[in-house]
Amino acid sequence: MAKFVKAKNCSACPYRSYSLSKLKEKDVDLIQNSCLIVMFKRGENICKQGTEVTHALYLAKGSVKLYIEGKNKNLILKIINERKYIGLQSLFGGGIYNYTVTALEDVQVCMINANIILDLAKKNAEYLFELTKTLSDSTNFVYKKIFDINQKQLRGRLADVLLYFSEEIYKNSIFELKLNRRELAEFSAMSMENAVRILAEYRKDGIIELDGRKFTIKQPDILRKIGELG
Amino acid sequence: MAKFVKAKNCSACPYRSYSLSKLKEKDVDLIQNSCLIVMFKRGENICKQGTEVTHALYLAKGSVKLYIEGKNKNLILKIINERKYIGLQSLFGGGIYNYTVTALEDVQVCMINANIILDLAKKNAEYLFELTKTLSDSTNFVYKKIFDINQKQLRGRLADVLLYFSEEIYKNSIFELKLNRRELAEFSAMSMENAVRILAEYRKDGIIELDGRKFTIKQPDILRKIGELG
DNA sequence: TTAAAACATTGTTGTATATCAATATTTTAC
DNA sequence: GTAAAATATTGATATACAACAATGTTTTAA
Repeated sequence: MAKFVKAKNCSACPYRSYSLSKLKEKDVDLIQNSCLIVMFKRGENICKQGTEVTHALYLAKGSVKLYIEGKNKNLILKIINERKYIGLQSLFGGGIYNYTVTALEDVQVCMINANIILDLAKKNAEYLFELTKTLSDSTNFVYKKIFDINQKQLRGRLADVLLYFSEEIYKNSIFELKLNRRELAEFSAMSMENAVRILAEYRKDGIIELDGRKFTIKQPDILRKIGELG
Repeated sequence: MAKFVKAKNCSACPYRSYSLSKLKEKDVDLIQNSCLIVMFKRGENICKQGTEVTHALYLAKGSVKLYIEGKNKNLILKIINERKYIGLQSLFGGGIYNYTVTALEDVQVCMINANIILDLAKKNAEYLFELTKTLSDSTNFVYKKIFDINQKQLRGRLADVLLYFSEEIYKNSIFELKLNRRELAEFSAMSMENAVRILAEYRKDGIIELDGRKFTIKQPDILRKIGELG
């Protein structure tokens, strides 16, 4: 298991959640007292599909993938970046994770006893409202994903994913992807071979440049067109 | 547009939401004063993909389909039954519907000004907690759906859908489906022709009996096996 | 009551995509 | 620094599925 330390000063933490601003000092202390900061290395599981939800998981630092494990292939639903809660719908919903979350690099995760967060949420509407907003946004994102999978074909899906990384995640036309080819494929809902093949097509057509995991988006408008056409 | 009447007595309404029990009387009155009960006929849209969220939508009576509209085909994500909110993630999230909701039969929908619900939610944690729970359950359901679409093939998906209707919705091995063949296909993420074909297979194999929209599940265990194998 | 429209069914064909296979390249570990 | 393992790439093959087409059946409407 990964290393961990006790949280010392959540209020002053540079990675603290915005939602903490909605809590009174004593409630932040309540969280802090229960909070363990756990360090995970790339590839380590932060939570596992099929297991019980015992803690609220807050990603303080780093990025992780949230994916559904299947028999032969996985489907990455989203990449979660620092200063975001992981899997609020499992905390408020079922009680069993129906997905696995794995570190894409070395990350710090704050683990807080689930009941402490749930109790605070039941008492503090402003705090819960913040959490519900992010939960809703996340649900909307997944709806969009489902749409893409169902309506678009390979080229359109991959184009969308590349634009997503460039514009939403790295906010740069040049970026060093944290995913390997298999993960990029699992995020685009296709086989790894086809992801590689289509990347090669885009490179030959001068739409992107490639150097391992370093991507350069040369013609975002063409990608956008491909994504729109499906 | 559909007929509507003003709400008269939400507290005593047989179709009232459980979440109302978390509100004070004056807050129920607030909702009631803003609430219009709108009657939709089968096929009428209750909300439309791409439009702005102006009201909270509560399905008092009847059942509706929530689906993503694509260029050529639609994907029904879920069937919502009476006494459930419709699309809370749009209320708390984006502000634009990224799906359309259409009546499957004659339905009654309570429309309440979005800000009234949002303001109540910001002030009343217990109330919001109820809403967040149902929102989370709904998100989990959609996650399961995405998994099915991505991992299973036609026969497995249709088997799952038939079991879902039998066991979750109608709670009976005999049921009269509210969906036509096209809608059944759109809920199972396949073409209408293939849905019909596979139904015929299942009928020939004695797994189900069919008479128009009247379904009889003869061998649920076989369906379960097919669903598990994919 | 009949025409028209919507819905349902079955067979055929084409294609997008996964899978298999072989090889190349990079990373890891001792 | 080399072997081994993981990752990436490219080509060939197989197939699940959508799309097309033709016909039958039920519902709607005048």
